[in-house]
Amino acid sequence: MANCMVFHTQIASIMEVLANAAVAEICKLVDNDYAVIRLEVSQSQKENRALRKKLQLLELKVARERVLASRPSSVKILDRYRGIVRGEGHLTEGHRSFVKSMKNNTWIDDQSITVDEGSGTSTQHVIMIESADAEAAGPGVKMERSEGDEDPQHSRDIQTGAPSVATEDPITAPVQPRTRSSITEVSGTPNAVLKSKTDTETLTRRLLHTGSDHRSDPERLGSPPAPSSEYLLVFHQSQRTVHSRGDGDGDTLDTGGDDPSCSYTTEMDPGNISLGLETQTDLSRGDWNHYSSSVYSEGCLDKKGENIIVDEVSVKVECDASPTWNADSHLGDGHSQGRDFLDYRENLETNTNIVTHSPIHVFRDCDPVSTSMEPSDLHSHVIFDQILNSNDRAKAQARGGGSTSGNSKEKRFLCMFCNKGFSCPQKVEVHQRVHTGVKPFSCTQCHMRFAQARDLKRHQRVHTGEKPYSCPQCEKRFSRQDHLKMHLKVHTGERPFSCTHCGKTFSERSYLRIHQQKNHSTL
DNA sequence: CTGGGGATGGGGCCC
DNA sequence: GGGGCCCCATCCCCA
Repeated sequence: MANCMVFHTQIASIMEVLANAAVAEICKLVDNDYAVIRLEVSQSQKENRALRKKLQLLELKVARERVLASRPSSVKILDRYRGIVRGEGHLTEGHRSFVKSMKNNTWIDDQSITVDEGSGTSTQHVIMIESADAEAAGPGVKMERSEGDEDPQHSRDIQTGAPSVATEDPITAPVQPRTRSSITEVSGTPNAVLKSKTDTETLTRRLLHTGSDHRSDPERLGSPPAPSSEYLLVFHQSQRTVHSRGDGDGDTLDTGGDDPSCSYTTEMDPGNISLGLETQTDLSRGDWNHYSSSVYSEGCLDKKGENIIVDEVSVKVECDASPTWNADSHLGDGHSQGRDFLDYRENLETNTNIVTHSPIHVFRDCDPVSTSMEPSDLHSHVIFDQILNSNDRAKAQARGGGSTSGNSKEKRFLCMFCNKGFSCPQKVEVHQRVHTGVKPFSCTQCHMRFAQARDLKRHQRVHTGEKPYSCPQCEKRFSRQDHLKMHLKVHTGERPFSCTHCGKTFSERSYLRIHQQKNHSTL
């Protein structure tokens, strides 16, 4: 009996041990599962946040498209002006940008934003918004240097030609001198002059405010966009045109660049430029803003790689700027980049049949050549040298290719940057490399890169020493036919280019141009 | 020595 | 892909 009792006691203790062990095991399992669940919940929350951001960005896009559908705008970016300074006296300082609302003071009409910078060492900016009233105001409309000239490299002036009632009261809109940027806002009426140091947000607000006031006139505006949309549009415009990264200290504006759906990276230097598209974005009308902002910007630049994120916009322009320019008077030799944009906007507004070849295709199709990162300033310089080479744009337009209004039937594929028409998408792709700086063709023997395969092929003769074209008169040999043709003028004495001022003749047009610049620059 | 102009070579880009 | 033109930089010559 006693043994039986002992046996039962042992059984009970064993059972207790087993029960404890089972409980411990269960607790362990529960803890593990709980950790897993917590991890999953955390991940889900992250995903939710990311999706929320995406949703917000999509809403922004939609709103922007709505605005674009109702209000055309344009970006005018001027190239270096090397020629004679011809301009209005009050605009003779270095680097100016103009935001000009033309025609009836409404944002429905053309809004051209011109970024015009010069000499590379100074990055002063003037953004001017003018209206017809402002122009009519004459002397009353003046542009004043911003008081933020304590740092001339980051000053921005804004002149707006909006009616005085439309001009935001500086008191009601306190500025936030968060950056060294400064903005001078001058309304179209003589007695409404605003000056303020502000940051880009302030500029955005001011632009918005002006636009809203214009919009508030129902007679001028057929279908006013929603205020939120308005804000978005202006916001982007201001980003694109105002933000400047003079010394790489980054007057950048973060507007949701973390959106993974619309980011790409770019690497640019004089010889190495590639744009690797990470994602695809519909760059139809609405996304033009999106894209152009990124193309002409350096946004969200990291310390090392200058990754450009779409919607992250800060424009650095380094051009030899003409001190004067306005949207209505181009220089004689034509710097029409801005006009290109303007025309593009107008065309988008008026011609719904336009087939625009998205530059995304350019990015997607180009050979993504890995290149080394370059300093951001160099990036900026290069891309704007290439993008803003409006001499070429003007030249292109002079050749009759600028606008396709006349030949859009054959050239249905438009460059979204300059509105130039092409007969097939591939040609648009190649052409748009002019604007994007994409150079898929790299020389294997040097760092040079080219936008066109033919250019690379031609370049490689530099390395091979191949000179297939020989002069029949002097045995000189040339690598290029056009150089031979030019050389032949030495023998023929052909000097088809004559100076209209002194009658001196030259064998090349560039000689004549240089001659006129040196000797007849005041004419 | 200097500036203007010619010659040449290279890149950009349109046709 | 070739032709052609433009622009620019550089070197050189010469007045």
